[in-house]
This record gives sequence, C-alpha cells and structure tokens, in this order.
Amino acid sequence: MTSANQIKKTGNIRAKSKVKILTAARTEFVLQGYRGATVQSIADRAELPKANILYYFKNKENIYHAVLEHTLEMWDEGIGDIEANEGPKVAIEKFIAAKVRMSFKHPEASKIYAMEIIQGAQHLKDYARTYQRQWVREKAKLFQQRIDSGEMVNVDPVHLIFLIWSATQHYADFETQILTIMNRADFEEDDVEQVIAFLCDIILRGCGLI
Amino acid sequence: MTSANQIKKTGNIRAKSKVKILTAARTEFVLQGYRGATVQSIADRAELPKANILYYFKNKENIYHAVLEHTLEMWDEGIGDIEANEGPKVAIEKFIAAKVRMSFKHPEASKIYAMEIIQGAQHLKDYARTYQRQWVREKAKLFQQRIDSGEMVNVDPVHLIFLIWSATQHYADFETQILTIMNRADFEEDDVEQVIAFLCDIILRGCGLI
DNA sequence: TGGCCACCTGACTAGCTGGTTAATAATAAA
DNA sequence: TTTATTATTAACCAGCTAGTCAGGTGGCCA
Repeated sequence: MTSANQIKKTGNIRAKSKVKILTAARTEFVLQGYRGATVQSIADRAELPKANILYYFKNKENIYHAVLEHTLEMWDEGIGDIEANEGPKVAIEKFIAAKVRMSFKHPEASKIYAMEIIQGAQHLKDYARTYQRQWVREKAKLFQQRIDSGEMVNVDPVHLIFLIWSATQHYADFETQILTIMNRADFEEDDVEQVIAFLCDIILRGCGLI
Repeated sequence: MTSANQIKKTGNIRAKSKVKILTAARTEFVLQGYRGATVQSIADRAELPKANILYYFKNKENIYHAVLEHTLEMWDEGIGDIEANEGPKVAIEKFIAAKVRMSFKHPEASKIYAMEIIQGAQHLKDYARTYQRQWVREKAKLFQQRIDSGEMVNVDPVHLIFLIWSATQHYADFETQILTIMNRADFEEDDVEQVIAFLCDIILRGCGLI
C-alpha cells in the first residue's frame, strides 16, 4: 500500500465532487425521471452551483450515463454467479438471496434500471442484446440439464429466471406500494431474510426441489 | 335502448376528441415520462393543435390524472374477483390468468402504473392506502383460511399476492427486455397461454396445490 | 332570420431549460 | 517566487415550456 494519501494528491477533489453529483443525480432521476430531473435540481441537491455540475460532466446526458453505468456495475458485482457444478437448489437459493439483498440495499439502482427498461431501454439496448441475453441463455442451459437429469420438475428455465427476477426486483421497485399495503414506514433487517425464506420456499417447491 | 344516435347528438365530438387525446397522452407518458411528455408532443401524436388539447383538458396534470384514472378503472375491471367459496387452486389460476392477459393486452397501462409507483406514487397515495390495502388484506385472509384448513402449504399470503403480482406484471413492464432476451420482435397469441401455464404450474406446486 | 353555444386555433407570453463564456480563485509544479 | 493547471461561478443566451386569449367557425333551435 502506497498509503491512502497518495490518492488524495491529484484528482481527489474531482473524485469527491463527482460522487456528490452522481449521488444527487441518482435521487433526482428516480424521483423525477430523466426529463424531470433538471441540472439545477441536481445542483441544489448536491449543494453546488449549476455551472460546477457542468464543469465535471459535459452535459445532462453524460450525468445520466454515468449513473446508469454505476448501476449496472453494482448489479454485476452483487449478483454473483451461478456455478455449473452447484446443484439447482443451491443455485436458486443463492440467486434469490443475492437479488433480494440487492433490492433492499440499493432500491434506487433497481428503480433507475426499471424505469429505463419500461421506457424502452433506449440508453442500454446493446447491454440487453448482448450481455444479458447471453447471461440468461447460459443459466437457462444449466437449469435445463438438471431438468433432463430428472433433478428438477420440467419448467421452462427462461421463464423461471424471469420469475425470480421479477419477484425479487419487486421489493425495490414497488417499495412504496408494499410498505403502504403492509402499513409500515420502513423495511427492517428481518424483512430481508423473511422475503428470502418465503421466495426460496415457494419457488424451490414449485421446481420440485423440496 | 334509445339508440346510439342519441349519444351522438351532444358531447360526441367531445368524447371522441378526449379519447384521441388520452390515447396519445398515454403513449407519450410511457415513452417520455410525465415531464418529458410535452403538451405539444401529445398534440402532434393526436394530430390536433396544442390549443385544442388545452381546450378539453385545463392543463397537463389533468391529462395525466385522466390517463391514470382510466388505467385504474381498466385494472379493476380486468382483474375480476376472487370468490370466497372458490378453492384456492381455482382462485390462484383465475388471478394469474387475468393479470397475465391484462399485461399482454394493455402493457402501456401497466407501465404507467409502474412508473407512478416507482417514482413514489405521488399521484395516487390515497388509492394504495385505502382501496388497495383493503383488497390485499381481504384476499390474504381467504388464503389464510385455506392454509389453516390444511388445503394449502403454509406460505405468507400477502407475499404470495406480491409474488403473483410481480411475476405477471413483469411481462408488461419489462416487455422490451424480455423480447430482447427471447430474441423476438413481438409477442404472439401462444405466448400468453404459455406464460399462464408456466406460472400456474410453478406457483400452484409451490403452494402445495398440485 | 338571428341568437346561442360548443368548438377551434394562431399568436402570444412569462418563466424555465440546458448549456456557454469569460473572469477569477485555488492549488500544484518549477 | 513564478508559472501552469485545475477548480469555481456569476452572468448570459437561444430555444422550449405550459398556459392564455381573442377572434373566429359551424350547427341547432326559435
């Protein structure tokens, strides 16, 4: 380690400001949408003058892209991976747990992603087309092998992935609705594990793995 | 019937124009969000002058409210009802089928609703607080009775409703992503029934009803 | 015929939008 | 210290925004 101070030398103000701006921007984009979030509103939230925002990011679209990119990176890290040699039960459990924890920990990231897709995914068409399609196909193939070997009931693996995806993401995206229905102000630690247990229980049984 | 002509007499132009405007507005709000959809863009899509739009709806927010209201009405109608005397298997099947058909038939309605919730449901807080909370509790109670009587495995009924809700809605909201992953241009008739069959299969088994 | 009323719309405005610029300050390098 | 780079920000602008308004048109009933 060449010490943390060396990082401070150059580009430190830059890095700090950028983080401040991106944090403010993420919130604004979630609350108001792309068009509704103004550079001024981001500036106000970041407590910086508007011109300063545009000094670090050429324009509004660049800010949005940076937010989106950061979101996808986080998703990639958080989701972990399903290993080929794991049993389908463990694989599904790990997948559900990772996605639920992500949803509760970073609901804003999930929300931005969801809004982007709902509106037609104009900013990340290529991402879905290449990376994501391949990811789903790969994992679907692993599930199919377990079905063929009789370890799992015959369910469409692609739709199974969609099911897990939607059920887990729901707790982030529809946070507001769920809290209202459950008559709660906020989620608590217990809720996360309870949701994981519920989803694992019902989906594993649905796949004939319990 | 006093004949369809009588309806034509007055308020017919009004009704026709309003439908045209709301249809255009719904599309614009989905594609661009509330702020991104401009009165001008709605006017262009409806092929009417902007001032004409504002003749029928006082302002932009009124247009949005009308679109939202129409969406909720459609949801209410389409979702049907779960009867108390039905078995849980039939109830779940009917619920899944209704929601999936809605998702494929009116994805725009689902998308607008989803965006509204994601952004904090500022335009329909009361709706969720009163009507929806009650609906979920009522249905949850019915499921709980079936669990208590041993007809169903012990799963949290409220989360079960969330699961069905999210899994079905997903096909509308994430349409773009799903089509890309499945490498398709559009959904077909068969897809609807296939999704219904998949979801019923896995969820009913998950509830110990198969 | 003439009066009434729903319908229509071009032209306008005040305020906000993203983005630029140019002048200044702070910091680092020599 | 001097110089070069980076950071900061007030002032500005062209274009777009929602919404207004005044002056129409056309159909219907007395």
